Amino acid sequence: MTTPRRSRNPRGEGGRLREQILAAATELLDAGGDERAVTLRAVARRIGIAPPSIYPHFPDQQAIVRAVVRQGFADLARQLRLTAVEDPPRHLYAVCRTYLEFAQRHPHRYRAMFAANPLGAEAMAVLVESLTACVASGHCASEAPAVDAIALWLGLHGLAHQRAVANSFPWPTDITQRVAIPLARLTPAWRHQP
Amino acid sequence: MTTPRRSRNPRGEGGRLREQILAAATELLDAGGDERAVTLRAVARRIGIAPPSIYPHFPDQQAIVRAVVRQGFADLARQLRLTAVEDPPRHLYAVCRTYLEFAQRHPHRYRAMFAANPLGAEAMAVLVESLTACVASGHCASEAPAVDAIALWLGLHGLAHQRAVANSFPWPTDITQRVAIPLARLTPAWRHQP
DNA sequence: TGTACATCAGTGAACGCGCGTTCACTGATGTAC
DNA sequence: TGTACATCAGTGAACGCGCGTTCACTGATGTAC
Repeated sequence: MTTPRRSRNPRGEGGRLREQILAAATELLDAGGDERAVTLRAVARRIGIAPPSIYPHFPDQQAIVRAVVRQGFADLARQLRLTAVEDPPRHLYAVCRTYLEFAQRHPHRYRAMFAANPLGAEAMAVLVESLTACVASGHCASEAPAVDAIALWLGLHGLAHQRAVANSFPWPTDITQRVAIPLARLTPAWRHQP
Repeated sequence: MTTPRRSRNPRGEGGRLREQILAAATELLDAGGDERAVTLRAVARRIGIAPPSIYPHFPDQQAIVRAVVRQGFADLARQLRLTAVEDPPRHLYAVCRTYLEFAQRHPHRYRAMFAANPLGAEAMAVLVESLTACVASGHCASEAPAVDAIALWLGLHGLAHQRAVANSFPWPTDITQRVAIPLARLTPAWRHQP
């Protein structure tokens, strides 16, 4: 119950508080594990402001969670885009691993993101493009990459979601391959590459 | 605000109330869509009893949700077991459809079930056995059915969960096949069966 | 150069709400003697 | 056959809690004249 010390933002930069609110909400979600943990009052407490101070920045509590989720989707898409691997099937596999790593690094955020939304269009586009490149290079048997990308994503999502939710499950060590390779319809030849 | 009419259970059959509580909680979950909707007071209201009347039957609110979830897993396993198809690959595919139908019929219950638990052992056993039969009949290329059953389940779960959560997604019409067939490693021959 | 004023970035107290949980109780029904 | 008693299946009022939201406000900082 120590009095929180926080100097107010300088004039014209009140918008900074918005970022602090978003950051605090993200931390609460990541730590508390539950969307219920992200209450207006908890966010205010964590920053050291009075609860009503949030209203100039967000209309209500749900808007905060929505903003956290939106930022999560943007982060995920950016990370998938960052994958810098030349060889098409390796690129695809690296994208899959990045996706799963994102979910494992932020399990609660991942759960909150997909609690009401499907994968965003930008992230899906990365999968479709990568799969299409695999088809072009002869490593993938897909006749409809846009559709198979959805199937692949569903497999990744099933794994990511269950890991985020029940980490005590005895996952096979090669579960990523078992899910990603068949769904991506990668040809066996790829397995024997270096 | 009409006074609820409910005659008390006859002597020795107070246990009936437990079933009513479970049923009411299930209805609230299915209707309200949210685990938060299953409050002690909401359950009591729906049955027409006083809130404290729940305590002889459940130690707290979470115990009610846990019981609903446990019953959900039992129902799912029973339905998967009921699949009566001879031909192994058709049996496997029918099991997958039954799984997805369960999730579509009770989306909120499905979400609550898998919000903290992986698939139960009984249901998983149905998948493993069916996959093993496919291997034996030469329709499946799996070298480790117990592991591939997990991969198959993850694909089904990814689809079931996303459908339960965001039903506006433009699912390809053949998404079930796109997910189930590659993950089950069914050989293409099956596709040309009648 | 001084000063009145507007604006900005918040504060503090209070509200009503539904919740889980407690406590002492009630009134019908069966049972022992 | 009657009656005192135990048991069962609940009830009703109350508690403290944290929550979202409202309202009128404060005090520093910039700006117009």
